[in-house]
Amino acid sequence: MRSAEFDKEHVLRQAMTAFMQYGYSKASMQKLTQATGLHPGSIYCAFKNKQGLLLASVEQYQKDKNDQFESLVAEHNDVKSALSAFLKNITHPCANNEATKFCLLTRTLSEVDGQDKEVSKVLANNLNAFENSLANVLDKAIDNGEISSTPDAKSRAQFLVMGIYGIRTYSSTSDNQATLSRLCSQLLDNVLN
Amino acid sequence: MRSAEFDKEHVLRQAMTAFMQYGYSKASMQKLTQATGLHPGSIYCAFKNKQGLLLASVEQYQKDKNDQFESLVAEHNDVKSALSAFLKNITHPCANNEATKFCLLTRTLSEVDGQDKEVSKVLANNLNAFENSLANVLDKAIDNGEISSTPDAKSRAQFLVMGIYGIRTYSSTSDNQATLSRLCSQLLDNVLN
DNA sequence: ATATAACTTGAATGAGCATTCAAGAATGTG
DNA sequence: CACATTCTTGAATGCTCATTCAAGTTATAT
Repeated sequence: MRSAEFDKEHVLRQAMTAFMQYGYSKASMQKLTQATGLHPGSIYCAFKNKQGLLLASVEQYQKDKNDQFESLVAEHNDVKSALSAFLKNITHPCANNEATKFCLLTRTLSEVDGQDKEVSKVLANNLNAFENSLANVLDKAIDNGEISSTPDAKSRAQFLVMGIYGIRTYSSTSDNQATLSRLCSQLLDNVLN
Repeated sequence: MRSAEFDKEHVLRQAMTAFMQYGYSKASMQKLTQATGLHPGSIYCAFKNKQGLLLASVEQYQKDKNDQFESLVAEHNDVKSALSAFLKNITHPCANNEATKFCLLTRTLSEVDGQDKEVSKVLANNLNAFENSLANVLDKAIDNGEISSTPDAKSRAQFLVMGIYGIRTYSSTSDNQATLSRLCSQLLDNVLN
């Protein structure tokens, strides 16, 4: 036996950045080989094809984002400040027009929706799973008495997710920092009241 | 002189549907020739290239959407019911998974953002122009006394637009009619309070 | 040390793409 | 009716793309 020479997590993080930056179809295999440092053959051996590399990248992305979110929640005492920090983490790259300003899940979903049912399904599942994480945190806040039990955590989470999607799209039309901040706090007020 | 044989508006509406359905890059010239009934040469003669056809389609799209919105406002006595009907018009194709569920402007922007600056600019300008139309309507509601003057019309319009973007993306992850309706009314409540 | 299995390499392949253009058809004018 | 102008046609062009694969390279076990 001989083990692969590359660090899978590292490769997937490079690949996900390329997918976020260029979009799925515009992230050509040439760009992906440059980004990952892997040759085409190695990518096809390890991930079967370009779609396989995407799916593996999505899995890593979801894991990374979940870890980030968990530690953000752990760092803050109340849900309001945790979510506020979370929203700031999202808008900061948007306002500064960084390569990571795009969400890998929504950007790819917007691209393949209505065409690649399999990938669409995976992406929607991942997004729904994150909505559930948000709902869990909101549920704890309800138990704590930090927020009221109506609307319920699920409805609140849905509205929050909708707002996040909206803010991300909005930032593509205007990267005005102040506007994005105001949208965030108005959103958060609405979710937590 | 000999005039062109095709109806430009009709052709543009067919083209915009193809762009909405497949996305800009996946709407191949082959698909566009089928959709429009025009031969490649005619498209290149009339619109210079594929990007030209997109830009012309975007112009037509904006015009059509504006006309629809104006008549919707004219049909309703108060802003609340006008905007409610407007949101219903948006979510209906989403919940029924129709080809027109996508917004040509946001879908294309998500695709070309960070790559084609020229097209991005045009799309962002069109989206901002529509936000202004919404702000104008809200301003009239403030003058009428239907809603309060704080927050101002512009802030309200921004939040509304953010919500529309969000609902559209949300519908790609779940086409549950009830959820989309609830998101719409919660959004509208927040915009008009 | 040698064999063998596994990984790496990157040029080659063929499909699909946007775009062009020269030949043909139709229109309006004198 | 004939000419000039403009529009239409669709095959041809050259490019980029995802994918393959046979040759080369390395690690491990005996």
